[in-house]
Amino acid sequence: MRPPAAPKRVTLAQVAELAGVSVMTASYTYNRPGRVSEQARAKVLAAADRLGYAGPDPSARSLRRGSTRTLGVVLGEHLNYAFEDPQAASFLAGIAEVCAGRGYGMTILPVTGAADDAERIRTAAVDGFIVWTTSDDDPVLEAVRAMKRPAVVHGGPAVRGLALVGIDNRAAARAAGAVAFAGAERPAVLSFPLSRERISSVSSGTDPAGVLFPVTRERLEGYRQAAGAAGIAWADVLVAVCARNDAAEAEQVTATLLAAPEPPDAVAAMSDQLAAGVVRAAGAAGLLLPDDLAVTGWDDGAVAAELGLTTVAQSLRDQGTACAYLALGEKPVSTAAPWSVVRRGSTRH
Amino acid sequence: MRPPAAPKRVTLAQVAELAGVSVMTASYTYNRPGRVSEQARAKVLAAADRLGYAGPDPSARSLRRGSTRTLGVVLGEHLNYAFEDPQAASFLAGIAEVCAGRGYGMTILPVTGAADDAERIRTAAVDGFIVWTTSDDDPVLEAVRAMKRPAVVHGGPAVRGLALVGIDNRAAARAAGAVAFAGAERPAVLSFPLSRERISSVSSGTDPAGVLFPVTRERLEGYRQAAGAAGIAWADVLVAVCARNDAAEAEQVTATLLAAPEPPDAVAAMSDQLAAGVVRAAGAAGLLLPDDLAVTGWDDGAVAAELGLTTVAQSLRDQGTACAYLALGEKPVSTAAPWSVVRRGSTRH
DNA sequence: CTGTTAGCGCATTCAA
DNA sequence: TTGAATGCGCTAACAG
Repeated sequence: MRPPAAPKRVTLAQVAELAGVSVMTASYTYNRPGRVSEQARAKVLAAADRLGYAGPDPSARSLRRGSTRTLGVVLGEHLNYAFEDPQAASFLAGIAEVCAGRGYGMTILPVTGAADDAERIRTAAVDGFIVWTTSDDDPVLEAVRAMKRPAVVHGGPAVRGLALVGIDNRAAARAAGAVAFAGAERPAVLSFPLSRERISSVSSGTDPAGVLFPVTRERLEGYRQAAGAAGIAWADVLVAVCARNDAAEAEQVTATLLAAPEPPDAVAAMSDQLAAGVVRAAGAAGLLLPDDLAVTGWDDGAVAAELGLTTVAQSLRDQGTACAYLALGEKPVSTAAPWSVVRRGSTRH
Repeated sequence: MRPPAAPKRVTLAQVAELAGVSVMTASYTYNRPGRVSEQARAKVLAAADRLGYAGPDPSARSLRRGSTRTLGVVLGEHLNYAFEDPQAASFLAGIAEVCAGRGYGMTILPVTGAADDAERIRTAAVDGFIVWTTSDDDPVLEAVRAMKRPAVVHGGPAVRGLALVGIDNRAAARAAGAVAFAGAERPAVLSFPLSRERISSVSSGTDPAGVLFPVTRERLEGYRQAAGAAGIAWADVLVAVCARNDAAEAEQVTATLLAAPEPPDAVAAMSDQLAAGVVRAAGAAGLLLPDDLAVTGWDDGAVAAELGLTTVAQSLRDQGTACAYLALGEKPVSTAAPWSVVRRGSTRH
């Protein structure tokens, strides 16, 4: 069963005929109002109104001008996660702002990991692509590149032919880790998933090189460097993986860690959400921050300020706008986004 | 400055020529692979590969077949709010699921309240529209109707010619209010904004009829009926409006209410987020739930379960899928969505 | 200010 | 299984 046909369209030609003008005058009425006399304009609009003409057909228009005036945003994994992640929300809002200002649309291209992902990219009627951070081996990246349109990846991986927008995650993790691990003896990392399978796990001495998500990998590398600089062997650092970026799961995972014989005394978390879970678990265990347990988050969202979290500040919204400019084929202010460590009471001084 | 021209497109005709076949054989290779011989297919794909042909042009295809295979989702107010609202996220995920299954795209149409909103609707290359709940007087509704495509409004307002999906907010508020206000003497309502201006305020005996957002209006009406049934005059019921659907603001507003000489002993909130703020304010004031203060939320999100909130359960995700089916021109399972009151420890028994 | 011409790239006919 | 013709609805480019 095919999709129901669109209702019989009224065409510009019909409007023009009823108005007693040429098709071009009708077209100008919609596209270059200044070039049409007041009377002609009135006649065209009256005719359009009588016929119920809703304006030029977008597809025909796109074909004719060779541009759809729409940007495509590729969101991987489950859309649930994508939309529920407050940082992704800010990012999308940044894109939407630019689109709205330019009169552009914004098409969400959900990627499920199934075989038809590439197909969905190929059939997308968009002028440019923005890819939300994904894994090194995601075939969608090649599909996007094959479209030969302006395209940008947020976060990573870096792909030849595609622009890249994001912060230096390694440097930021190194800096945040330095604060988190200062004076600690048994630091731990609360990490995003290490593989597409999103498996929760706890291990130590985790080799970052095996991680396919570049953002996660670089942050692990940064934390490792920070541990080394603090005189702590990476092999002694626990890495606990949360399948979801979710305070509840982080709380549970942290509670388990804290119940161990030698519980961690510092946790560097890859998001404020995860850090919030750590804070809650610490409270439940009767620990005092930062002396019993130091905690750092990531993103400097509203939660971080509320909880007094030391965290990595970055603006996903600004990164979204930068991506949008690149996807429009314009030069953005910069592709290396700024970041900083915001120190609050959750870490030792 | 015009948008940068798309890169010179390789056309199907060029591919066909290089492959030594007709244009139609090339077209069939992409659209009806079964109708093309293995050799012809191979020749076409080889030629496409050599030329870097990325597949049929989506705009041309849409024009030809009269369908864009894309749904438009109209999101009002600030996109920040839209994306940050977890319920909106579920709703979008529900739509995205259906779109992904059908091979459809999903275009976000941000509506800013400016004059060009209608224009953005008119130029959207979509087969159907889904409008996220808005105010009675939103001009976007008329713009959508004028497109004469399948269209559905979520939540409200009801518009002739557009389908409507949502729960019976009045009945649900009456039921939730009955539980919230049971045994209470000074009930209050924590409400969404009453006007587009999103002004925070506290008043009593607020006339629901003046509220332009149908969802908010109907909930107020339901709460009023519940108050009446509990023997409490509506004029004695405080209605506190939060500008944002945000626990932090709700906490602050509630703290103010609780500091009054005759503080409320029951609060019916229009979302779990707002209710969470109430719970926090109550905790800070040293009040015990439900005896000192009864609280109800709305949506039965993760927060509600965590906090033991009595709340109105509904599935925004299912409502999203229902909207998607309607916008595709298919009949959904139902347009009147189910709801129920989930009783937990935050209300009196 | 208005009109004529031409064709964007493709897929639905219909014929071979 | 393949191909030729046709036009989807519109607007750039150029006359008048």
